[in-house]
Amino acid sequence: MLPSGQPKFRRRKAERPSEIIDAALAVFAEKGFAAAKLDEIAARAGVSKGALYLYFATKQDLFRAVVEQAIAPNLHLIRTAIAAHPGPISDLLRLIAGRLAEVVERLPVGGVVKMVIGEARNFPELARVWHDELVAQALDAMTDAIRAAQARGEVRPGDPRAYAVQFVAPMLVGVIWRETFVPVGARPFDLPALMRQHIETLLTGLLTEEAHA
Amino acid sequence: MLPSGQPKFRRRKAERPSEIIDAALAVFAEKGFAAAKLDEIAARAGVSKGALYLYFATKQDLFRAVVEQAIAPNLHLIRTAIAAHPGPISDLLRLIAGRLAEVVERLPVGGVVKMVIGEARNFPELARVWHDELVAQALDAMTDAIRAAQARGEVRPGDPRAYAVQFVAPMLVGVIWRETFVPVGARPFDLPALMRQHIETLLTGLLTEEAHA
Amino acid sequence: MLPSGQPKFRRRKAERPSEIIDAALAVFAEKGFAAAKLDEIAARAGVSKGALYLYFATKQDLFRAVVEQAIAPNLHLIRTAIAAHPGPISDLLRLIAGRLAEVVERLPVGGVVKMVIGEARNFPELARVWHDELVAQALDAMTDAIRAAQARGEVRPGDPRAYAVQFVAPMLVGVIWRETFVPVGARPFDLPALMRQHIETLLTGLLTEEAHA
Amino acid sequence: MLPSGQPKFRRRKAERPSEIIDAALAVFAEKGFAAAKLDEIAARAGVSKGALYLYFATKQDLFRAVVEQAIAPNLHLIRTAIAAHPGPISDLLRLIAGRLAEVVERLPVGGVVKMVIGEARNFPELARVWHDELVAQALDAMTDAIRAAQARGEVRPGDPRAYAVQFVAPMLVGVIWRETFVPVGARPFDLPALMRQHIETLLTGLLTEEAHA
DNA sequence: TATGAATGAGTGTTCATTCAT
DNA sequence: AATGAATGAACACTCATTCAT
Repeated sequence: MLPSGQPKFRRRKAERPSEIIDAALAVFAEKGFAAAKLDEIAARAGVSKGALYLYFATKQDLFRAVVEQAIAPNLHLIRTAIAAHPGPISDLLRLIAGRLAEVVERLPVGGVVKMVIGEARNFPELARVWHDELVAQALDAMTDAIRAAQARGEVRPGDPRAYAVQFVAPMLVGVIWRETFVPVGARPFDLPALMRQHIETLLTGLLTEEAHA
Repeated sequence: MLPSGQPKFRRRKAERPSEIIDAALAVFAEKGFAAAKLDEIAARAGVSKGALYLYFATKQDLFRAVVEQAIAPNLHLIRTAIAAHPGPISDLLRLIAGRLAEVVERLPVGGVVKMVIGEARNFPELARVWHDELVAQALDAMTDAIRAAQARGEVRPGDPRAYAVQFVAPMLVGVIWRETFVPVGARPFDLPALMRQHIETLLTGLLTEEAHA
Repeated sequence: MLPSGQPKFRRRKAERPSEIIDAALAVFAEKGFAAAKLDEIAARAGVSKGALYLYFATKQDLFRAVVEQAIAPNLHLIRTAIAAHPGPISDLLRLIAGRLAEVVERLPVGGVVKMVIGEARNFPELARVWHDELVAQALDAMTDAIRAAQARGEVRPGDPRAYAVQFVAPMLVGVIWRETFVPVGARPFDLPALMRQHIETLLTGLLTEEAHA
Repeated sequence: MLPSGQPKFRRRKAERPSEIIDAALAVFAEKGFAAAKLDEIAARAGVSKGALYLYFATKQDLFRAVVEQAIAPNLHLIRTAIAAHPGPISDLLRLIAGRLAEVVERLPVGGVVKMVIGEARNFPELARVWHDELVAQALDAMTDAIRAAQARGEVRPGDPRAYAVQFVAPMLVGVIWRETFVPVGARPFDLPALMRQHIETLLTGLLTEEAHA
């Protein structure tokens, strides 16, 4: 309590939107869209409720901004993965698995995943954006890589798109587990370890005899 | 105001609660807890809004009833699966996979899964019930079966709990995909086929040389 | 404070809308649309704020209902006035003037007039409805009657529509005066007397014989 | 951040208040007090919202300034009209009618009238100021002139105050008509012509010689 | 002076819950 | 048991007002 006190206002036009989006992500992820209160988002962002409306016209707009921004960093991940070289498929899968494990430890993926799953019916445009710009692209890229490997004789016959899902599913389930059941006492998974074991299991089953040699 | 009036068929009150729960499941699954309106639930159940309160004290209670009831049929599935152990693990996994695929085609699993994932933070007791009474039991049963198979030399070394997750993950992801992205135009998966391919891939990688013979 | 107390609710579906409209008319007339609070309207109607929404979807809808209902009784007045023509114009004008004076003493015309004038720019549809269904019809009917009287040689040459306005203007101004300045201490007008004098003046002129000479 | 910057022309501060008042008049007249937004007033005045508070302490103060300023030019009109007496009353009335028609074509009288009528209940002091300093004075002056004319035998017996109202009412109604109904498609009145016809009618009467007989 | 980002009390609207019928 | 009109607390959003710059 210095005699001067802190200023009641801070003028920070540039930083505010992302501060608000971060706070909103946290609250939306925790509560879902409808149950999230703007009061709480504002409080967490350290601004007044009215200030939210300087940057986002409605609660829905704010939600859209949150979900759309959450795509950005991941897009990078995909592009690098897509660019991922001609080498043997086993290397590629190990590489991607490692990347995924990292991302998942570092970013609030869980919250975003829950938001998208939970609000897809209420915000179909968002589900569409996520599918078209992120999920489908990632899945297609994986599928292409696997199909190419099949053509090279590295991977056994089978639906390559299904193989791609088999590949990422445990990571996704691990994240959901962490978000859903760990907070109520469930034993957590060591996601990187889970993914390592999964890759090796999958490779053993996925690869042809020659590819193993 | 004729004394007779139309001959109103009143359903027996015994059926009302489950009719309401069914309607509520549909709405909660579609909208999430907070965005679900009692008006809509009542309308779908064919009763007045006030009537809901004859059977459920609050919206939360109704939600609890919905989530808890959704456990019941699945519990049966698990118990039979648990009881199925003696033979080789490959048979067990194929059996369970088939059962899962059936259930998933027949029951509104997707909606329930979304509800549990989406509202876990808002209703921790529900997440706990689901974990303790259903998910953890299923996972433990699977883990035990795999561990036993390892002891018998059928399954390669590795974390059996992780193996269990690897096993079910694609089915779960397939269901989520169906709920989330198919409505906005995504290409659906043939879940039984996905699960069949997954089992075979996994078994090839999971089993020891001897078990393959 | 009888031990039983009054019932908290009253079920009066049929009466409510008009009770609410009456209360709303009072408040809108006094404050204007924007400054009128639904809380106050509800309180004056003896219902809760929420109850308003059982009958009117929005504040604007309620306002529309108020303004539109205010047309109904006046429409009757016009129709009879229109039907009244055959005799000499002087009789017709005296008749209508008497009717107007009555209406203006009995109904909350002033509030309605203020509402329509004050909110015409904010609610053009309402201004249009009022014009098309009430004001223009009345003015046209008067104009026709005067034109017919001119054809019969009863009325001097001149724009009959202007004559019609000259005829009703003092009544309107008198009402506005009553609403606007009397509450702050202005000397009121005796509207019937004003109208009687006006009619006679209009019919015979202001000036004395000598003044004309 | 060059030291020079653009050569900004700053208007002298002395002009600001009246610029703001003009803008405010436009917005208040169009929307009414409550529906008028300071944002819009500031924008029309070409200043920031904050700048309004350098000149007016509150929105109400600004409104007061607007309504009070609107009195000034009219006061002049009255004084000259009052000074105009000696000749025959017919000349006086024709003179004043011409002045009124001019004023009404040139100044935003309509908006002011609407403001005063619409907000009289919300701002009684303003209604009082308008009454005491403008309307009552004008009416009294007219009344006195008419009474004097009666004493001179120029005007028939009757309530001179009522005669005064009869005199100005069509002009007022014409202005209100222009503000209220013309924007939604009503046929406008030619106000000077209306007033000319009105004066002559009032002076000589509506009826023909024969009709009187 | 002047700005405009920031505030927060206030209002329209929603909806879970109650209760007279 | 069943209804649905009515309630009122809660929330999204607005806007007059403030203040750091």
